[in-house]
Order: sequence, then structure tokens, then C-alpha cells
Amino acid sequence: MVTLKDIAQAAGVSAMTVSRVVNKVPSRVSEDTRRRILCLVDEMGYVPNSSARSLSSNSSHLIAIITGSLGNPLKYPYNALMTGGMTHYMQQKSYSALFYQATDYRAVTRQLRSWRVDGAVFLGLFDSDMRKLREDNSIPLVFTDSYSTIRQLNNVGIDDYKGGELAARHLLQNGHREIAFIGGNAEESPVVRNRLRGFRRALGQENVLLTDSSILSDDVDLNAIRRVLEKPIPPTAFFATADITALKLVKALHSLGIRVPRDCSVIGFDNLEQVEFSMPPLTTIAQDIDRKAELAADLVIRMIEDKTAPVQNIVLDVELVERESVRNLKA
Amino acid sequence: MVTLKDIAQAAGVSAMTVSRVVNKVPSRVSEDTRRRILCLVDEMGYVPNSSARSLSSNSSHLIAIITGSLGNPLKYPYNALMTGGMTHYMQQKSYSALFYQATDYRAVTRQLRSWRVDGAVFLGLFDSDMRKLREDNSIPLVFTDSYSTIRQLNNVGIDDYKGGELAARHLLQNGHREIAFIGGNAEESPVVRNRLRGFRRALGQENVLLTDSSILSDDVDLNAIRRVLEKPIPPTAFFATADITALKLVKALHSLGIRVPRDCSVIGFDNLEQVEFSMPPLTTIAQDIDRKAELAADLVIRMIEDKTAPVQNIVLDVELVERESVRNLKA
DNA sequence: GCTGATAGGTATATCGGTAACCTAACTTGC
DNA sequence: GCAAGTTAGGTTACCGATATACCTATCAGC
Repeated sequence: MVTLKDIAQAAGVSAMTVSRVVNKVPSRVSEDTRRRILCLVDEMGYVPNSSARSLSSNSSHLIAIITGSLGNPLKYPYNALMTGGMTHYMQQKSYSALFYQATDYRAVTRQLRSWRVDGAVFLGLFDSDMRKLREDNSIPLVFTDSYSTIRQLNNVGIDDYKGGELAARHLLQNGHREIAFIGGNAEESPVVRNRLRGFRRALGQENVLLTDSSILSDDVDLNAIRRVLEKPIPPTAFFATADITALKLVKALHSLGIRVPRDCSVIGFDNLEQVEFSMPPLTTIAQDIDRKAELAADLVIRMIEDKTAPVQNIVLDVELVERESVRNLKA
Repeated sequence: MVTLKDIAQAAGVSAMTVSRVVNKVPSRVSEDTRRRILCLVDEMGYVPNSSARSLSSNSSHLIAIITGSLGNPLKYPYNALMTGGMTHYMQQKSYSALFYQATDYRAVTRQLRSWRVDGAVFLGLFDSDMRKLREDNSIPLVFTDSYSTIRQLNNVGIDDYKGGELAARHLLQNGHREIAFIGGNAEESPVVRNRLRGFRRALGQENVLLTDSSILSDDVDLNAIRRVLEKPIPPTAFFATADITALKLVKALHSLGIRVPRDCSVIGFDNLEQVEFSMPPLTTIAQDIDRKAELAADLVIRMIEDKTAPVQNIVLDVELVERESVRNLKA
């Protein structure tokens, strides 16, 4: 492998001069030698050794993307879109992305340190560990969808509360007053909790109540669904906290002989590309995942490059996308 | 940050001794000092610096995963599943995955060298460049879904030809004799080419012909679809070379007032999880993406750790998964 | 008592860069 | 004409590990 020294020798200068040229250090090298060196670099196929660079300059140009550790995290379209989007953006800014899966903060800390990563973005929740992560690591950390009470935490999220409200209002406007909720565990996930809160609030404004017996888990259990539908006054609509869940629900309802939206309406959350191609196309609360990914990547990089950059809590807007899975009962 | 030297000092031994303990070099350190050192390592939170390690040992324990460079590569479920699956497996084997997007082989070579990556897996095609990639890089390279004529190339793929045959036979068995094909460009993609060949072959065995006018591009153009359906004898079924395409097609047909499978049948390829939740659930040719990912990851790692390991061309089987998108015309 | 093997270490060079400091020649202002 | 500043470099000491060679007890065997 060609090293700095090889280029230096070939050009008849010191290694430092070559280093300066390669790193575009302004005005320390004459235009003449600069061109000569660049020519040799290209000719001999020199590529800087990032490890060596990282070791001596104390900056790796590496950013970790950290997800929870259960199975294949990119199985979920949301994670895949975020990860791919961030990687793409980082590469444009000449950073490389390193993927890690981890559950506990000690493992994360070990991983971050081993490559002396410049910064990290977290997908998913390390709620109880956030404080420790901040304490143990002096590098910029960016969380996503976190509702931590710890101040001074970089975060990129969306307005989940409003998302819940929008879903509720849309259902109400279409004449639904008996409504069920299906989603992740609100106690465990602050994201779900906020969507649920907003949802309840907007329902409450029209005196519609969401009872606990109308709240289903996102594992989409056929029996549970049947039980809800057999209530004295069965729900005419479901709000699912994720499109994936909504799609599974539509399928489950169908297998019970219930048509969406004719017999029952469904509204989802996320606006994944695939819900446009489902049958029926899903009405859903849209978040801009591409933009979220870019903002998260941009935020870590800004924090890395400018140590005085202020901590940010970015909250993106959400909006209703109307398709064909909600029936208008008033019509 | 805690370094080897710090531990050495605290333990009253040389750095080399600590290095041996950390790297589990067999029997050069007494059990006594070993334990003492391990204790200190844990206590002081020592994490080896991978850059330094890579520099001096000439092995980075890093594997590159390389995809094409158009936009967000993880937008496609197939890429996401492969990438996630490989990363997961690599981490278990204590390798880290580095993601890169690239189109030309020079960029790839630069990226591989800059971190002195130990090996690389390619998702997607660098067909014309494979030879150069092999020549320029002395590290193990694993390709996926490649049909290169270059011998001595590690590859993990599936039996695309058989997949095409299975699809054709299933349609024939269900009484379809007027059939259309929708998929990527067969000239550009050897994968599509082989699926198409197998498909044609099996159709031919029953004297069914697939004319060029019944072959559509995977951009799912509504006008093109309409044109095919307005032929004197319109097709009763479509074979799509990817589930994603199949789903878009179903939606397009629906928008033309054509019901699947009542008015027209569709068969896909891949068996993505989401096609089970589409309406109708999609009949498709299944490939085991999780296993493919694991085999690809396992292959690079084997090649890295055993320089004498033989080159392999792994071909995984495919199978038909019957759901509800193909109508039996004989019934 | 001497040789040789083995266990349990140490010392030093090196991997490929960069930071920080040094220097010589030339320019510029006064 | 000279101090001060600029330009275009070179020198040297690391960064944090590992490879390699070398050292020193201890003990068995003859």
C-alpha cells in the first residue's frame, strides 16, 4: 500500500508537505509543488489511512448509528429509512457511518470508544440510560423521538401529540364516535404515549371516551380484535400508532369478514410508501422520515464540527394524508 | 481515555503484558497477573483503540457493505433486509459493518482502502467493474446475485431461473395461457434476465409464447398497462420480477377498475413480509433473504479468517408461496 | 555443576499519519 | 538599511496499539 512517505520520496519533499496538500491546508505549499504532489497522489493511487489519521488527529470522521438489539433492526421500514437516509447524508459530508445494535448503555459506550467515534445517533429508546450515556461520553449524541426530561439533550422528533389529535379529529369529522386504539405499550414508549394522549384529548373535546377495553396491543391478536368487535357498541374505527400495525389490522379484520372501510375504518401513522399500494390505500398521519434523517445527521455533524453549537430539540410537523381507509358515516 | 499504558502502570507490569491479557494470547501470563489485569481493565473502563490496533496489526475487523449510489439504498426492503441481516451477523462475530454507496469501482477501491477494510460484500451490480475490483483489491470480496463469467468469484445468489419456471408453471396450472411480464431491464440486470429466461422456457414447454409487446418495464406506467390490456387477446395474468413491482401493479390495475385476482392474476417475487398484508395477499416466489444475508456475511468472514478457504458460489433455492392473487381459471 | 527448556515477563521498533515548533529566504514598511 | 512579517517548507515527538527480539528465573536431567 502506498503511504505518505512514498509520495514524499517520489516528489522529493517531506511527508508533512504531502500531508498538507492532501488535507488542503491553506497556503503553506506553493502552487507548483502542490500540483506535482496531487499528480503523484493520483498516479500512484494513494489513499490516506483513516486509522492512522484517527490515531494522530484524534478525530475519526466516523459516526455511530445505534439501534436496539432485537433481531434485524432494518426489518422495520422506519428504521431502514432513517438509517439509509442518515448514511447517505453523512457520506456526502465525508463521514462514514458505523452501525451498532445494543441494549444497555455500557455496551454502547464500549462500542463508541473502540473506534473513537466522533458522534452518535440513537434510533429507538435508551430512556433510563440517557443520562449515563451523556455522562460517560464526551462526544455529541443525538437522540431521536426522545421525550427525556433531561435538559441539554439533542433530539430530533415529531409532534406526536398533534398526530394523535389529527387522527381523532379526522375520525370525528367523519362521524365516528365509537373508536378503538391499537399500538405499542404507552407505558414503555413515550412516542406511543404522546400519540395516545393527543388522540384522547381531541376525542374528549367532543365528549367521546376511549376506554381501556378499546385499547389493543400492536401484536394484532385476532382474539383480542374479535373481543372488541363483540362489545355491545362495537367501534366503527381504529387508530393504529404505526402503518405496519394498521396493515396487519386491515388483514386481520378482513380475515374476520370485515371490510375496510365499508364495515370498519382504519387510520395509521407514518405514511410509509407501501401504504399507498395497500388495499385500501391507507389514510394516515404523515411524518417526513427523509427530512428527519437528514436533520439528525446534520445535527450530529454540526455538533461535531462546532463544539460551541447549541443543543437542539427539533420537532417536525405532521399532517393528515387522506386516502381510502376511513369511511364517512355522515354521507 | 484509558490506554494500555494506564492499565500497565496500575498493575505494575509492561504494556505488552496487558495487551496479551486483553487479546487472550494463550499461556504467556500467569493466572495471577491475568486476573489482576482483567480486574483493572473492568474497573478503569479500558476499551482498546481499534484504530491503533488496526494500524499495528494490519487487520481492522471492519467489513464494508457496498450498494449502488442512487438515493437512499435502504428504501428497498430487499436491501434493508440484507444489510441489516449481515450487520447483525457480523456484530455477533465481532466485526463491524461500514456502509458505502458507490457507482464506479475506483470510488469503491478508495473507500475500502481508507479504512483498510478486511473484506467487502456487494449488494447490486458492478458487473463491468468486478474484474478490476478483484485486481485492485487483495482483500476478500463477496458478490451477491452476480452472474459474472469471471471464475474465482465469491457469490451468494438464488436460483433465479427456477424462480421464473415456478411462476410460469403455477400460472399454467391455473389455466392461464395469455400472460404478461413486468420487471426490470433484462439487458441490464442478469437477475431479471434469468428470471425471464426460466419463465419463457416453462411457458414454451406448453407452447405458450411471451411476446415482446407483453413485456412491461417496472416503472409501472399506467398507459403501458392499459395498452397491454387492450390487445385483442388481453393477458389474464402478470408475472412481476419483484414484489414491490407486483404491489404497484395491483394498485394500478385497481385504478383501472380491474380486480385482482377476479379479473386478472398477479404473481410476484421475493416474498417480502408486507405482501402477506396486502390485498389480496400476494402469491409469490419466495427467497430466504435472512439466510442469504447470513451466508454472505459468513462467507466473507470465513475468507478473511482462513486465507486458504476455497472460493464459493452459493445458490439458494426458491419456492412458490401460494396466496390469493392468482385465480384458477379451470375451476 | 552444567545444559537446555520453559514460564513469565520486558524493551524497542513500527504501523501511517498529524500537531507543534523551527528555519531560511524573501518581502514590506518606515 | 533594518525590524517585522510572510511564504514555503522541514523536524521531531507523539497517537495507542502489536510484533519481534530479548532477558531472567526456575527446574529437570544427566
